[in-house]
Amino acid sequence: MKTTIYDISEKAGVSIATVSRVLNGSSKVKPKTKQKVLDAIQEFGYTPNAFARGLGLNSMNTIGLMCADSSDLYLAKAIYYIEQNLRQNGYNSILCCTGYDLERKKSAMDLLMSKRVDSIVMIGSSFLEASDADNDYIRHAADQVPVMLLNADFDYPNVYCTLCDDAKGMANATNYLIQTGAKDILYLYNSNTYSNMKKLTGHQTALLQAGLKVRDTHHAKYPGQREDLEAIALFLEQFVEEKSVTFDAILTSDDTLAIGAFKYCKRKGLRVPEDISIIGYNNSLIARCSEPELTSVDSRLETLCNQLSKTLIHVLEGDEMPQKTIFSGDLIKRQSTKA
Amino acid sequence: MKTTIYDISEKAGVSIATVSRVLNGSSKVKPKTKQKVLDAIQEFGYTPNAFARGLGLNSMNTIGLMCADSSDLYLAKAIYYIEQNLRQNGYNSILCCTGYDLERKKSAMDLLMSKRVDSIVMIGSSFLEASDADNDYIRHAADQVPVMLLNADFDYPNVYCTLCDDAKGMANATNYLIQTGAKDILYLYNSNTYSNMKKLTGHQTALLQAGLKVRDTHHAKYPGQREDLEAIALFLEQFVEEKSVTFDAILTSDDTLAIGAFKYCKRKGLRVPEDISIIGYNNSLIARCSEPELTSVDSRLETLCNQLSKTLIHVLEGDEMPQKTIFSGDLIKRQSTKA
DNA sequence: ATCAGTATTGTAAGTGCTTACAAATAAATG
DNA sequence: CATTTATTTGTAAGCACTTACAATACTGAT
Repeated sequence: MKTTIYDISEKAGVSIATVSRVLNGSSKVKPKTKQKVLDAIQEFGYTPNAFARGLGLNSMNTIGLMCADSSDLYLAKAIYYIEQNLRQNGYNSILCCTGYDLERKKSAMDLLMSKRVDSIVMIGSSFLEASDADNDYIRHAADQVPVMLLNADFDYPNVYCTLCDDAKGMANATNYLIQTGAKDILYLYNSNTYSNMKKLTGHQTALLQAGLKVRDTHHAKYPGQREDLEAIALFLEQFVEEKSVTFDAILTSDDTLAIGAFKYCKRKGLRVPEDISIIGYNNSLIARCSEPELTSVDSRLETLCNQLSKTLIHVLEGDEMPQKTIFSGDLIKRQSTKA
Repeated sequence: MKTTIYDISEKAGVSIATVSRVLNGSSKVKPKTKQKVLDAIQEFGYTPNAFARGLGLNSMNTIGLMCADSSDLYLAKAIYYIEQNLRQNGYNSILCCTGYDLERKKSAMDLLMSKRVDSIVMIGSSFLEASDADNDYIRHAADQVPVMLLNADFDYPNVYCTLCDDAKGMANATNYLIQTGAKDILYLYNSNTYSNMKKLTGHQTALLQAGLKVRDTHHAKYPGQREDLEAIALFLEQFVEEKSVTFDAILTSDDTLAIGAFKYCKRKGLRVPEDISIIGYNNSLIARCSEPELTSVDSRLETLCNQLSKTLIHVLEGDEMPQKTIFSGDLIKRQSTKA
């Protein structure tokens, strides 16, 4: 049997209340008795039981983190930043990976709520379902604890959103392509998450504002795995052939897609950026791995995560905070676009 | 106040024991009463309190995951695979990021032990300290629950290691370079983790077996951030100049370092692979992003993680399992090396 | 030494759940 | 229909802590 507070109290010759007091460090304990208790704890290698603790305190300063896929470059970074911020403020994190399936999201939420987390942080826009009724699980959570959304926009009391204005980010990228001489931009994206929809809108708005047409033939939705670069290139090849589109630039909703586009160009003997300009999104590590390096929209993830964490800490401390904080993305110009 | 099992029992007109029974689904409850209880649960939106549950059951089927940096490409993948495996077997995971500092590792361990996890999984070789006494915290944990190490080798009862034979992997890479004509290999690594030491040993052994010399001038230890590709290139430039080394191949302990080496070559006008062959390690996504694509040692992470998870599940079920499982890495040949 | 006042400790009642055991109810048997 | 047996339910004692409140031990001043 594991050692408990009773073993310690017996060994130290004090009551369990006193042991609990030195454990919590709250109320005053005479230095001498404190030392006796600490010695006993040391000797037994005692670790307090968080279950019992949580029961008594009804909170353990822990935050539930939900994310679809912790191995996604972008999400992994976000987890890292947020976890770090929270820990530095005395909160522990529990991470649940949910995949992209509603049932798994719900069950992860249940799990976290059962662990009586002080808040839920939902990392990534994939948590918002197209059918609004399906978002009830978020509302249900928000009825009990503050819910923080990263890169998603959701109106409900006690839900706080921190996001990058992806529409504007993508509009900037589009404008930059147009400025540097592009006439026909092929837009490549891969899923209908909330932020991908925003990006698409931003792109189209920019096209219209520049007096260009929005053409279905120039929107390619890649259905496969994002990390399968060859498959992306292959998909593009088929798409281009099938629709017989011509274009002088490729704009993508994600850096990996852009790298896939590189592979396509290479295969077709197209030079980047002389023949085709390419812009990615997220400015992740891989944007600096390609040759030429990839121009990309930086969605300022670290800033977003820091802000989200700060907001959360304040909310937990009872401060009034804005429910929506929006940053705008930076276009990082590299060599995959013309000067 | 949150709703409890008492509220449900009252609403459904049964005792709390019955509510607990339908919650656990274990013993038989008459369908009719079961339905009444479920209705009450539904109506109140009740979520059982995991603290109380854990106290009663003294376990909640959760596994503690420790990793230094969840945003590291390689570690993030490992977390993903392991979490998935465990969840599919009915275990939840709690992730703690520890950084590379001993005190943080210890406190993460304490946290997990206080949460009474059923096992600790330590992801990555950075958990083994050079001074053996510093590994006592691992022994202490192993005295209470099984401890699983990924990519590290540690002898102690109740500690199970699943690893890739990095020495052999690096030896293969070295041999391949030699076979394809390399005479002077520059070895670039960045930290003294356990597996990095193994890799270095493997490289040196292979050199000696091929009748080549092991030269200090050809071991470069990059001290900076691994993701700062420019800094890697700069470091190499200075290193080469300072030691005035000549070489026709670069072998690195990690893909990002290899990409840094690409940048260096580009800057110096050296062609890959005509002038310089480059081999990375881990075969991560970025190995396929560079141009030419990077030859890399695949440490078979997914296999390792699956095996680790399987071993863990069996151990938890009381089966006898081998304490050490070793795989060997595959060299994935791409275009950064000569044919 | 006595007493008020304060610092320190102990007692005992929660906290929300599980489960052994007892009690009650239902089903089966002669 | 009375018994026996099986099924379903309830009672109450944990589980390992926290903390309000009561009790005790000190402190210095009289």
